[in-house]
Amino acid sequence: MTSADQSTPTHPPATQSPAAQPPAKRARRADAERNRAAIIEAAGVVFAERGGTVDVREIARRSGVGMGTLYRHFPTKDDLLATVLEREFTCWLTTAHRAAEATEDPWEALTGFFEQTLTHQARNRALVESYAATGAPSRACAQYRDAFIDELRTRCLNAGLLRAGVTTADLVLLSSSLSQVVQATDDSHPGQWRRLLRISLDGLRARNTEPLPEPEPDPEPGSARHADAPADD
Amino acid sequence: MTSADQSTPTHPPATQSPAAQPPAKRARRADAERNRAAIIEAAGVVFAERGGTVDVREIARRSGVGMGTLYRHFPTKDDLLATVLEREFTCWLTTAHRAAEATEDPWEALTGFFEQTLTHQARNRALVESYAATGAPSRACAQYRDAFIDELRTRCLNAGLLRAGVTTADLVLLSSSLSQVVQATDDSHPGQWRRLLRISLDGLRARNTEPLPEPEPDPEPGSARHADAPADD
Amino acid sequence: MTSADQSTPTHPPATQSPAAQPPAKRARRADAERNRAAIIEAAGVVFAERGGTVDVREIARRSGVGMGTLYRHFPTKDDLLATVLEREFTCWLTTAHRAAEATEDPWEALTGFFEQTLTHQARNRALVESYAATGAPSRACAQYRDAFIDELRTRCLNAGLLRAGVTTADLVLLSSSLSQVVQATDDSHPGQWRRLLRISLDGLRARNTEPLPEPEPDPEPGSARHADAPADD
Amino acid sequence: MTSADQSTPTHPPATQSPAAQPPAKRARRADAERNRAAIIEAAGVVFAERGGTVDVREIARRSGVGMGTLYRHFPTKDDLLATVLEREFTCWLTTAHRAAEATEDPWEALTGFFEQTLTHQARNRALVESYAATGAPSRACAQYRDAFIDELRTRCLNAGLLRAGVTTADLVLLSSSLSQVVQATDDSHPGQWRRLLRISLDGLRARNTEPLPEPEPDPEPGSARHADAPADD
DNA sequence: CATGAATGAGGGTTCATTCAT
DNA sequence: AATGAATGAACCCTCATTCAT
Repeated sequence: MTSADQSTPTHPPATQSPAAQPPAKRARRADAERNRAAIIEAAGVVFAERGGTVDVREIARRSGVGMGTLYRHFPTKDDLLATVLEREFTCWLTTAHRAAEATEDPWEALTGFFEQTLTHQARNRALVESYAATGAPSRACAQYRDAFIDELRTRCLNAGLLRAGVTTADLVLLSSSLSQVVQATDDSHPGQWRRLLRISLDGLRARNTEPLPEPEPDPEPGSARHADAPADD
Repeated sequence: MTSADQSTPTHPPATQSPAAQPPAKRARRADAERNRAAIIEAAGVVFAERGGTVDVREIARRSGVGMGTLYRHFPTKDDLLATVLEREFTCWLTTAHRAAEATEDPWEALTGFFEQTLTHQARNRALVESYAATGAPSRACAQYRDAFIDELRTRCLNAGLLRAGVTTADLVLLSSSLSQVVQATDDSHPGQWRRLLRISLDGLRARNTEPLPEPEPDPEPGSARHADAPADD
Repeated sequence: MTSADQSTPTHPPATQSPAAQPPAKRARRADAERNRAAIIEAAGVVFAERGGTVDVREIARRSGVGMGTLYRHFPTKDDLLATVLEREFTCWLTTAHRAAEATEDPWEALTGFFEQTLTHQARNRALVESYAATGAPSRACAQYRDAFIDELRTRCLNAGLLRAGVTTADLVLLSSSLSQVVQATDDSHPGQWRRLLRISLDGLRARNTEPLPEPEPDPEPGSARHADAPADD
Repeated sequence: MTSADQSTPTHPPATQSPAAQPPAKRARRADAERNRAAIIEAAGVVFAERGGTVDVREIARRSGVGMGTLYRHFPTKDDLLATVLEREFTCWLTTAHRAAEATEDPWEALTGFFEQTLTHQARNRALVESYAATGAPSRACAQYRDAFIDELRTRCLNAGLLRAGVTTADLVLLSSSLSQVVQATDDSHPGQWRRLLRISLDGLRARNTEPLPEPEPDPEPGSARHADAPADD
């Protein structure tokens, strides 16, 4: 990363305004908000279980609301999916971020991040689909994640623990790739992914001094589908 | 078991009588076989390009056969997909196997396997989907692959190049994981997966002496979805 | 099953004689064509009765075909509607054209055209909707109609029967306008439109010598929604 | 008149007492009346712009009231539409009536009526739709209009300017017919309808002495959808 | 009474699979 | 055996109307 802008990770948008609620205007709002929450909750479960292709009716049914209500809150199935994913993504990142900041040892923070990610996101089909398709549910999410991972990377690098030349993009890719492995195998071979994680992390250690292959220049810089590394060294 | 006919698809028909058809039965057979081949060929291309969700019509169109013919040969879209994948999987494994046997250096054989896999197979959307979903198109394929990879593993191990405790399943998982990375990123960031491959391979080197986490016992031994490690030490 | 090769080949191959089997290719085609005709027929009735907004399912039901069949023949409801309208429009125009050519007296040809149009097209809701919306079901239809009407116009003009300055567009507009009147009133007041027709036609007679108001120039020449007059006088 | 409360409570309460509402009933009433007016106003605009098929939400939005309020005042979308149309119809007729009474020349009064109608009302999509569909928004409206038009007709007739045998119904139909023409063409060919109007009016002049076709007797006297001519000779 | 969230019956369209020719 | 037309259950989404607050 260029030394100029040591961007602190963008904080996730405040999900709800926890301020006091004037009853007059909020009376209905509370009910609607409950419905909205129910939809997101149900959609989260259903999308996680069955992926992004589930019937919208299934979500409506599980939410306990009608189709119209669902479409009032989310004008499109994709909007709902995006909202759910962004939420879960952000929630997870926030947690991970806090955990990392609470961890003294840089390497432990890095491994802890992977551990938590893979433990937490493993079963979410839609989330992993989103990883595979676009790298993250949204550009903002990707940026938040990249900033956070870059933080972890820098800490490890400064502590002389991380292999030289490892980019943020490498770490992002690694986490997304392992997520898919967890998704695919944790039912039949629970925990086996931990071995792969260990192997990869050991490959990331500073004792590996061989230079990594230079990435070729991107063919279409505008259509980047995965998080770009912040152009470091 | 999904595979109905265990008969190897590598059967070369070699019908040398194109001129006269006294044996009408043979003629039909040859025609049918040609259709079947055309379907598999077209399906291979289409599935690779667009994944397992393409419209069956597209396959029929590109095969030059009607829907009925397609469904005569493959009672289900999934059957066709399985057949195609099995074929491509087998073909790829055979090539990789030969290449590995022709390579002296065990480590080079291992890395060559990964290189070849990721270069040639990872662009096949349906194949990667299958890899992610079930580990292999069929049990037989999985066994073939496991045996081959175990061979590579053993060679490296005997040569003292491979990290102690690395199982065949670990390597299988790694290849599947990297395949997905290639699939997801090679368009936008061509070649970047090579960095991840290098990192992982370095984590597999014998100089990494930390023990890998023991895999937990499988929860449901009957529903194994990914290749089991051949119970190595 | 591949073991089905016991089946007796009922036909000799004979795929090289294209002359002998006209029905081979047409056999299915005839059936499909019958279905297509049934769909057009049913759609014609339903669109005429209830306008262009009817449920596609209703058309499928009345055609005696499934939804898929309908959509195989017409990729869109609008395509079906357009086809039906174009057909009816053309059919009507052809008939009117012939009738006009068979009529000696130019004025009688003109009035006959209006009579026939209004008698024939009166009840067709979709057709009249199309008049109101775009002037004609398609550009080609409009051109055909304009050419035909221009013929009538010229004949009357040359015979000194038509008011000076009357354009083709005037006549087109008149017919479309009267169509809507018929549509709206013929149920409750059958035949009353004939009085209006007579009045309008009398206003078209050559004895009316007052000049007609000049049309303002079109605001957007590209977005003409109604047939342009062929730039006469 | 079907309109229930013709007596508009012109009470200007101007509720300036936000703290206490002693005249709760009056205040409510005034508020409700204001809402009702806002709805009618907004609906008028929206229906005119987009026709009778607009989403009710759009009307509620532009009225600044909620759906519930809208449906409290008008139990059905059609009720609202009818109310709006009746209002606009009446308003237009009143204006036209006054203008006609202020015009000395009978023929000028007649043509002025058409001019005004087509210039001002024909842009109202819902109004023209209603004109085409049922002749008028309500029986009462139709009667008012018929009476007015009959007045015009009689004046012209008495002055020897109007063609013999022209009925009120003929004139009504003519105005409806031309309204649709304006609606359909004035965007693309502004003013062209004036030519058609002139033609029709010339056909109405007394110099046309040919008798008009006798109207057939109504088939269903109970279901008359268009204004009957007031049994004029 | 006002509000606007909730409802759910359709509406247009797709596609894996079957069936008549 | 081959063909491709036919099938119809789903799918995503809209909107007139109702109802809890």
